[in-house]
Amino acid sequence: MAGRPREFDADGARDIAMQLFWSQGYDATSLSDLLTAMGLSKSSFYQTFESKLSLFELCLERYKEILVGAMSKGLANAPSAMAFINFALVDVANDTNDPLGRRGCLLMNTAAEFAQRDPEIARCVEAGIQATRDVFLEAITVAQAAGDIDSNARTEVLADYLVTIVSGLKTQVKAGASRDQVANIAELSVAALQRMT
Amino acid sequence: MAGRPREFDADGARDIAMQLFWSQGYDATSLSDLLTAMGLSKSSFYQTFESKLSLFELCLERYKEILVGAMSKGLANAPSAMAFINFALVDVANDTNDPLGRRGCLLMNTAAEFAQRDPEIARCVEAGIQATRDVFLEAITVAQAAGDIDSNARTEVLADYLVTIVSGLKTQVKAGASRDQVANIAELSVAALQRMT
DNA sequence: ATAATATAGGACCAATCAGTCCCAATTACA
DNA sequence: TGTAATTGGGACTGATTGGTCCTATATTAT
Repeated sequence: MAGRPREFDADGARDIAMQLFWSQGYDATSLSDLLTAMGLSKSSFYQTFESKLSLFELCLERYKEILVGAMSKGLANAPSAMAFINFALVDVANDTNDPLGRRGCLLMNTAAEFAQRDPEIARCVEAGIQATRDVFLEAITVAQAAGDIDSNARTEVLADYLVTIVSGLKTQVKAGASRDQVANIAELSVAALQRMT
Repeated sequence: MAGRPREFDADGARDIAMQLFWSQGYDATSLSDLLTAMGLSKSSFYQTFESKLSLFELCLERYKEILVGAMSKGLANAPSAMAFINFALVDVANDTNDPLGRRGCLLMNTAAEFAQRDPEIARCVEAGIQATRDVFLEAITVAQAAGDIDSNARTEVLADYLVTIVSGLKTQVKAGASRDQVANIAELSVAALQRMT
């Protein structure tokens, strides 16, 4: 029935593309860049991924999957929900170490570069952010139950607040903020969270 | 001595370019877009602005000037420093109304799109963010003196916190957050500020 | 053997990009 | 009347863009 099987790992190739898009953005990543990095001929590329744009959508989905997966796992393994929240924010300071960290978040980058032009992409970005928000939402719920955060505070708004902080911190990193600066802001934001009513 | 005088307003043309760059980003704004919007021939454009990139730098400087000017004026005219801070954050919710508001902040957009590639641009963006931070710094100092914010809190970190919040809020707006969402986060962030030590 | 698919590579496409150069006409000052 | 500068417009450049098509070869299952 079937012919010659695919010789390369499509998921692996997609992940390489994701890294490129993440580092350079969609427009700034040329087809030629992609082919070189993925190690594919034009034939294989178009046969498997259809177009640059549809590959990008795959990458966005994959990024979301990885990000939300890591967050969920982090929450599950953390000593407490509050510890997870604290880590999620303070850990952004580590992004200042290497250029790879300075890339920011693919979802936010895409929102900035792209979301206005393409409704399909916008929808995907929105869903991704929503998904990360949901992890924070659960963390806050647990932290409230544990007494680390005031139970009277509106859980949804707190979750949005955390997304805002993380996104703001990532932007600061991109804009050149120092490690200490980012760490201080993160710690202050967490401390504030514990005083909210 | 001199020849034929320039017929167009160079500053006005630059401001039009700034709006375009702001809406579309640097790469996505073609020379053709610029010429049409600015109403210039290629001759006049290159004679006056040298290149697309140097025009962009002019636009960044101008944007910074307008932004910092508006903030300083807002602080000076506000009933209190705390009122200014509150307005600066809550007002971001108004950006959700029209597509023009959804453009975010040119400095942050540039940091996301560009800062990694061009050190000259990166320097300019950094200086711009620093300048807005300085306005917040002064506002916080005054608010601390007025007793609206705890005097024991580290003023610099609080200023960085405000920059982070605003930048995060703007990103949320770009990513599709609703007016109420943004307003709620802003109010919560301000409330947090008043509880910090 | 045959059908079906994948492979690499290259030719080719129309469009776009930023930028340069030249032109003839225009408008100022000396 | 120089001369100096700006004007719009078009020709043109070399490079790059994403994408299609074709060829020849290779690999699988039936």
